[in-house]
Amino acid sequence: MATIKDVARVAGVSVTTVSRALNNYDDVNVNTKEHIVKVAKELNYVPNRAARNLVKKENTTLAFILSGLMKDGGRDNIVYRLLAGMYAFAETIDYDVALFTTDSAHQKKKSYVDFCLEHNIGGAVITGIRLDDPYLRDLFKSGTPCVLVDVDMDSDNVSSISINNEQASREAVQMLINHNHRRIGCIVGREEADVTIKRLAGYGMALKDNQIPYDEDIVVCGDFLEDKAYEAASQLLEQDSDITAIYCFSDMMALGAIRAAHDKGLSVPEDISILGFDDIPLAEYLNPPLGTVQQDFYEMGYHAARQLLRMAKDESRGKKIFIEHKVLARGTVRMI
Amino acid sequence: MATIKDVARVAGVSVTTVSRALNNYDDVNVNTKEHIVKVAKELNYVPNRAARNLVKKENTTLAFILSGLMKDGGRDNIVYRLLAGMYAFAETIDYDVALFTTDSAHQKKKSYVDFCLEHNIGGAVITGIRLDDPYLRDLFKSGTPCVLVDVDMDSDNVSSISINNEQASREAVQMLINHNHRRIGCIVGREEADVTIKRLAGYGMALKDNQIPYDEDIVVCGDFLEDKAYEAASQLLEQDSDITAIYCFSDMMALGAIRAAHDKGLSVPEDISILGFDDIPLAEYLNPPLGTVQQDFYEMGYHAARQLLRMAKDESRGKKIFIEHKVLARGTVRMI
DNA sequence: ATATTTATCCGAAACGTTTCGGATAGTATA
DNA sequence: TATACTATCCGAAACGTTTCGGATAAATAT
Repeated sequence: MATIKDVARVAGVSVTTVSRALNNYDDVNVNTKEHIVKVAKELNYVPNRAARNLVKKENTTLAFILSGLMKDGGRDNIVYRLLAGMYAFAETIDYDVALFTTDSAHQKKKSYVDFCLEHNIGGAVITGIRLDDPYLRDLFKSGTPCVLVDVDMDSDNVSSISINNEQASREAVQMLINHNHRRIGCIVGREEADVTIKRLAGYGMALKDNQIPYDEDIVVCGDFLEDKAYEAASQLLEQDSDITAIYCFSDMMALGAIRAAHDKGLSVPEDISILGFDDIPLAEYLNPPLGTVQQDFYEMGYHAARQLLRMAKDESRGKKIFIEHKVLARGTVRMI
Repeated sequence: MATIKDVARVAGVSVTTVSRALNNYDDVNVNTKEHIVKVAKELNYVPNRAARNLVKKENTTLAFILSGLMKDGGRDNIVYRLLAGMYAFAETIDYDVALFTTDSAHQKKKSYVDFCLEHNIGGAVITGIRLDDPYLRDLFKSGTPCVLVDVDMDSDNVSSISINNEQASREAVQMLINHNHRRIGCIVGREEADVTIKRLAGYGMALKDNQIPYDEDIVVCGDFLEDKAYEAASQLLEQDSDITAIYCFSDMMALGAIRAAHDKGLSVPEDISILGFDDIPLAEYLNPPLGTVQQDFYEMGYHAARQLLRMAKDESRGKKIFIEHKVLARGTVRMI
């Protein structure tokens, strides 16, 4: 493993000059530079990142902090797409991305704050962490640039990224109303989740836009879980036969709702329309394909990483970033 | 950001003693140790990983090298599960895992060999890389412990991990035969892929086991791509009306085959049985649920990482590791 | 009493970079 | 000719750890 010293020795120059040549400083003669580059190539020299990161203050690693990789078995693909997008950006600037999950089975000694300090992290994309998590404030205070996914918040060194959930939800429900649905059941996500609040607000606004009264009896909680949504939908279909559509705050919950409908002998969309949220890969393969609100998580990850870099370079302070969404009726939403 | 020097100063001992205390060496008095630990906690001290990795030879980072994160949009979830498993193991020993993809759109200057050198990688799990990739030999030669996913190979410092593809394929086809299928179309993956060769061998063996002649006319290539498989299946259904089942070497291809059947006005499994491979999350949500060969990619990732560590510690040399599989008929395979 | 072990600590070097503050020699300016 | 500038190079310190090879003093063995 060739080091910079080896290159210097073989090239007959100082370590300093090698470093400056390889980092494109302009105070090294073009001929010596060429020579150094040639020698470096011959020796298969690649600079050691640990050493580099040690001496430079700004580190070239971004953290992706999340609650757990295997939550839901990753079936919804959301975390994956966030990661892919984040990595795609990091790659363009030769940064690394380091994963950190908080929900390890074996009680973890380290918090993600320690993780960031230990790795001298340049910035962190955070998802699936509760806003009241005690460590979160510590992380914010540490000055590490942060981007929160799907949680509304902006202070000086923390940004947030998401679609405009309120608006998207409003459009989604309006779409159902345009299909002549009037009594629309709603299965919401975890109560405290920011997106739940936003989407519920959008649901309410769309109803109001169309002079449809809000009925809390047909708004139930599914906790973003398929099985919980199955229960919720079963209850909904049981108690209220006027419901013609069920709007779920996630596709995974929509899957539960569809199963509930089938188990009640109802067919989708003939007897009941179902609308999901997220557009997970599964959605379009379902038969009929699942109507949903499409979110581009890859894009979110990409822009989250980009924002991190900007904040690290002081080119931007914390801000809210919105990504485009799209309402798709597909096959599970029917005109009545 | 407190360093070890700060701790030493505050605790009134030398840097050496702090280091040895915190790393549980036994030549430091229990009282001083307690004191040091207390001071370290007070100062929120966490050791800097770059510095540590710099001085220790064995590095605490494992690489996950793959062709691309967004190939197929990651719909099949395979890469994700491998990563999750790998991370799960790495986490238990406080290792990091670093991603590296080879298919970046913008021509990448760095090879994964350089990546490993640069990061002083302790070992690499490799998937989706062609065995004839020129860099691969360089990586092997570099002495970095490697585990190849789904590629049969073992030399001294490279292991491989997979299910027993030949055996699994044989069982899968036997299952179809047990369902009284005799003329079984086969859509294989990329020709050079090791798993294609293995699964095709298994297909042949099962036929032979049951005195069914092998007919190359009903074995076509789908390149592991849904659309390519759609074409292949269409052709198969067109040219040979005796086929009662189509066996695909991946679930994504099975999706294409199902679509082809539907477009031909055939229903699954009444008119044609379809069997996939992998058990992607989608499979069980399909209607009817897709018969397939289940592979536990999470487990693969986990054991791959574990093997990496063993090789790094010289507790094991390169070897072949097999993971359990399971043949699932589910709804798309019908008894005739 | 002397010699040897043991428990506990520390100084300094090393890991592989980057970078600050010059140093040198040649060139242009006054 | 003396001065200032420019281009090119380099020595040494610094980043935050770990670890080798002692050093000291107390305890034990001879």
